[in-house]
Amino acid sequence: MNKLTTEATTVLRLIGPEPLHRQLADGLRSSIRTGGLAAGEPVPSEAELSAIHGVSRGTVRQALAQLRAEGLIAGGRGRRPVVHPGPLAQPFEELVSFSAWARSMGMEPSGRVLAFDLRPASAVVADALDVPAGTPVHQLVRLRLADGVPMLIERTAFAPGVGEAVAGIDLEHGSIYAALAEHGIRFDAARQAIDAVAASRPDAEHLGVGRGAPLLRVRRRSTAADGRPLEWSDDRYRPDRVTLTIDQLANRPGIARRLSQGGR
Amino acid sequence: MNKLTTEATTVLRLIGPEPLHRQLADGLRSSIRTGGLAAGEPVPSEAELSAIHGVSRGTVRQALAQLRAEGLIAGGRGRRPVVHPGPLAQPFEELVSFSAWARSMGMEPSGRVLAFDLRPASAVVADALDVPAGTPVHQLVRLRLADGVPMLIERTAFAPGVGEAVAGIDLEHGSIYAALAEHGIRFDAARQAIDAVAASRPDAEHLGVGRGAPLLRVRRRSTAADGRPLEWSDDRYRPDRVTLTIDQLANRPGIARRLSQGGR
DNA sequence: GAGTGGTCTAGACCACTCG
DNA sequence: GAGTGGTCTAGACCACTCG
Repeated sequence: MNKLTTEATTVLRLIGPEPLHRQLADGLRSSIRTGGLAAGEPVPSEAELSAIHGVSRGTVRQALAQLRAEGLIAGGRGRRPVVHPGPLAQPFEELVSFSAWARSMGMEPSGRVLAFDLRPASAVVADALDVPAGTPVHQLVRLRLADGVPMLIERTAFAPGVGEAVAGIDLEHGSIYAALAEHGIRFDAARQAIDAVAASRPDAEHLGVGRGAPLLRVRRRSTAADGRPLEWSDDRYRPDRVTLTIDQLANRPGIARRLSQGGR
Repeated sequence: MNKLTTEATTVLRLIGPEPLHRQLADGLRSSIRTGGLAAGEPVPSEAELSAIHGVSRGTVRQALAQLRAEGLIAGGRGRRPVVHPGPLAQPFEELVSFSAWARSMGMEPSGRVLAFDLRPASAVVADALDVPAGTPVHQLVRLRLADGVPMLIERTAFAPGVGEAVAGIDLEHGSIYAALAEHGIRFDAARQAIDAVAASRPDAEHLGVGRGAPLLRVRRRSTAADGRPLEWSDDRYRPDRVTLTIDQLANRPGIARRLSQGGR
């Protein structure tokens, strides 16, 4: 019996509607986040977890597989898995929501609305949102700041049904993502195309860089669980302020290189 | 019995040292790639796959879980899973190897070596490769072309033991990745930082863009299965030729925004 | 040699989807 | 109501790692 192990891993009360393997994964995940299980340390063995929580080994393996997929633990093959040293923290919310991201970095997010109105969808926007070209959709242009420092300019178009909900939000301070969640509108996935563009004159002025300076551009199409598009966004970052990072594992989806389509 | 299903899915000879679930996953994956299972079409049910190939349902589920993780199939919950409409093809090899990527796009890759020598590791390189600063390491600067068109400039530093193997390769035409694989050196994972930079004068000339034009920069640290660093690379793409794409799913690792570290 | 994770089986119950 | 995938159990054998 490993006393330390037993102490580091709180015995869970496995009840309620949540599947056992998810409860187990959630429990282990928070043990890792709060430091009960430190980076580099071994995770309790599958047999131990099975005995401690009174679930079968299959259930334990299901929970561990989830944590592996999230990059939180690594190892195996006769060896005990260890808590991954320096995993990338990347909750989905922090990808879609600038506000959530800035707060997670200990900064105060804000936004300066440059434009917000109902405009006919361009061909690109119409294609992304699955509406006929020319359909009036809510479109927002915002300068986003963290602790008062400009980080990016976002141009977002919202799908019908989403734009109306956005219209009621405090766009200078509130988080669109959080407000939409209250309306039951949840982001489930996003496809993003990343490249670089020169700053236009107005963008350069808002961001405080020289005209033509390189900006990191991320074009994102976010969808709901059923695949319906929710928003399309063109975000342009100051690359000296924000960098994107990705951990790519063999046989796991990651970044794909693409030939650029047409011009801009 | 579903005749179509049985035809679309070749019965596998499940033998040899490969685990059954991997053989099954490989078989289904190639059915999807070759069009035997078209996008949007339902995958045979777990019970059918189990009966057809004579394996337990657990094994079938393990294979399907892998394909799900790769983004090739989607769906579930009482519904049959379907072949994902328009999944991102992203074999790991095509991320690390420009040659493999170009060929997969139907283009002929080549490289123009601008420099290749043993040079003392800078602080950045030393940190990435886990060697003391100043250690001599093999460093390569190459212009990469597809069908003769310049796509990016790569600056790569190789870990001790890897650089020696690279020295024997035809760098103008061969694939470093493939050649290293023959030496038993396999890339397992990579961490990448993505931003944008202005083209320096020499880079601009090689790539055929104006000086100061925006380039998409990807800095990559590739590691072996045991975590040892293999290479560190700084790749700068013409963004009008190459774009990066990523599918991000909720609760799956993906892109993380980071505050930029120091200057360049 | 003891312990570990990787693999595989057989069986069970359930919520959900569909016609 | 029939079929589906989601979940869970109990048990087994193996290659691998470690001291």
